[in-house]
Amino acid sequence: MRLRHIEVFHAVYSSGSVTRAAEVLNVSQPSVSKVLAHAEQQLGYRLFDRVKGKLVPTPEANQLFAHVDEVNDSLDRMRHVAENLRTADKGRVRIAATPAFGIDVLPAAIAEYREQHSDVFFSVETLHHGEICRALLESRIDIGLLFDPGVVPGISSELLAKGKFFVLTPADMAFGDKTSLRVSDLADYPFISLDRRGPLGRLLSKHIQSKLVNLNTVAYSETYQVARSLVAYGAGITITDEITARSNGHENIRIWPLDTELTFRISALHSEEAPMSLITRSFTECLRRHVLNFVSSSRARA
Amino acid sequence: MRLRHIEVFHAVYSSGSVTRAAEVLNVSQPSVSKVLAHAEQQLGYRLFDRVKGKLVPTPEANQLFAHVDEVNDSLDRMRHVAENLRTADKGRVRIAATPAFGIDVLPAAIAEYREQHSDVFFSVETLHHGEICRALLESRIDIGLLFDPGVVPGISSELLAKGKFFVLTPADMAFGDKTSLRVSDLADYPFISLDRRGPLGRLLSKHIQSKLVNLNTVAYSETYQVARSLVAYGAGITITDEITARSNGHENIRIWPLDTELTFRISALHSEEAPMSLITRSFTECLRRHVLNFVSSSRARA
DNA sequence: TGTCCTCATAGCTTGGGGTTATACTTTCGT
DNA sequence: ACGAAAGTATAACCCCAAGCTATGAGGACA
Repeated sequence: MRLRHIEVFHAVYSSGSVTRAAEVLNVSQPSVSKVLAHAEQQLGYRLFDRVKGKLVPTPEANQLFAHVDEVNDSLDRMRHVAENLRTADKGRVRIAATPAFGIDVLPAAIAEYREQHSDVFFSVETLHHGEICRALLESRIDIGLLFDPGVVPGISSELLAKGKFFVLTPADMAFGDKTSLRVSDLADYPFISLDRRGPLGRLLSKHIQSKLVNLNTVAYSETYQVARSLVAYGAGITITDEITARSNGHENIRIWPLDTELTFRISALHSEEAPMSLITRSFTECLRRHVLNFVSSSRARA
Repeated sequence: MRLRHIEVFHAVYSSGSVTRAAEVLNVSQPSVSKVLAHAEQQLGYRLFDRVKGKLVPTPEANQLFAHVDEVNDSLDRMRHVAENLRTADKGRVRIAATPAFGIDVLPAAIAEYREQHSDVFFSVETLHHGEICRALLESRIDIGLLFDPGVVPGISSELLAKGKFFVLTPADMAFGDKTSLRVSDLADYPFISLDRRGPLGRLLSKHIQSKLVNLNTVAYSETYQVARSLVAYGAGITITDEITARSNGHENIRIWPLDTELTFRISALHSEEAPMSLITRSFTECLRRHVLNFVSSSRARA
């Protein structure tokens, strides 16, 4: 089975017809017809029964497809990697971070770094956890910046800082004369919960469960900034990390320290396959300073 | 990157030279040289530096190779499946079982089945747990027969019978006037332990640990029949399943019921992808009868 | 310096996979 | 009932990727 056979079989099986497969593959219908026939001849069995002029997959085709699909997937990944290696450039740092870092930390770090290294270009995107790991494994980015990454094979993580959690409420809200809050203080208010798919969401929901507090959750958000904005618009209160809590925009938010030992980690991720360039290395250090600065200054204020 | 590029790059990278790659691929050296050059030209970067007439992989090649290797693996698997589908035959049942079943259960079942269906052919092999699952996923076999399979995606398991464990000792051994034994009775004797890689080994070692008994293990065996033979030759005593315990050969073995509620399961595995043929279906039922017969008759004797 | 090893180049052949044109079959609408 | 539409297969042609042999070119080493 040649590569072309695999591609054609995949397209025909997926689209259900030779004609549509030809459109998908951007070739003529007879070409697909011929390649498919050739594949069947080489395999020694039919992949489709020609019934009433249409194609119906044989049981063999059904079984084979699962494996052909896998091959296609791994081919796709490989081609991505090959392409990303082509456009690699030693004077460029490609970064992906969760949205929380995109507002202040990352811009500040890049701006400072470029003061000293004006010849270095940056590309930045905000992705969620899983996508950052995929992008690293495909060499699409050089650095990933996120909260509490799990261990992922092929990716090395470097702890930049630890941070604490804060409660966000509308600015005019008060809890008696308290200046810091516990989870149990929040029970009566509409609560915006971080989605359990994210690392902080998982951390927090476990913590809240362990405190046996039942919060009145009115919304889930995977993006911490969205949760913060919801607070600003009066939709409720939430708990987030320091970075999100202190970020610019929306003045009418009040930040309360959360009285708990629970901390999260901020880590820089790199691909273990790709040799780290000097620039990537030094920018990671710059990033560490800025993250620490952001976190420790908020601690000072807290 | 065409398939040929992938194959050639993989061969050159693995073998370290164009010449050896050509030998591996069974083509001429210039052909490999040209295809490799073409691949590099299409990719837009060198995969190997030509230094002193030899090839040295570039960092790009090092990164790419991991992914190319994956593609090769999935291709291999797919080709195996394609080949196994080609030689599939509705009049044949292909079975893999752990060695324990190969002595009596499987031969008895096949013999009986063939009395009624003399046109059905069988192919049998004995493999260990992981290999049976792989063979099923590649459609190399129709039925897997083994002890306590874990849950494997893509494979359905059908419980045929439950069985108990037995102690095997040399025939002339006695434990006072006891007729059944506990784990703690075995503490003083040289013990042949089932390897923890196998399902029964795991089950037993957990059980023994939970009883806080420290056995004097003198050997590990992954194959239960080997453990049984070791007992026959006087190397020690062991605990095995009923099937192995009752199998033919080595008369000078005594079988003792083990006084415990611990049971194992005997299951038939099928691929979820492959539609089960009528013959496969009916032979599985035949297998169930024989397994049950073997287990219940041994219970009756016990 | 000659021999051996390795990779690259040149020139030739083959066949897989592309094209267009066309025929065949089934379904569907008037 | 018949023509149009939709789908697949066949025929005749073209091109280039990838195979081959023969040979050149650069290092390593006795």
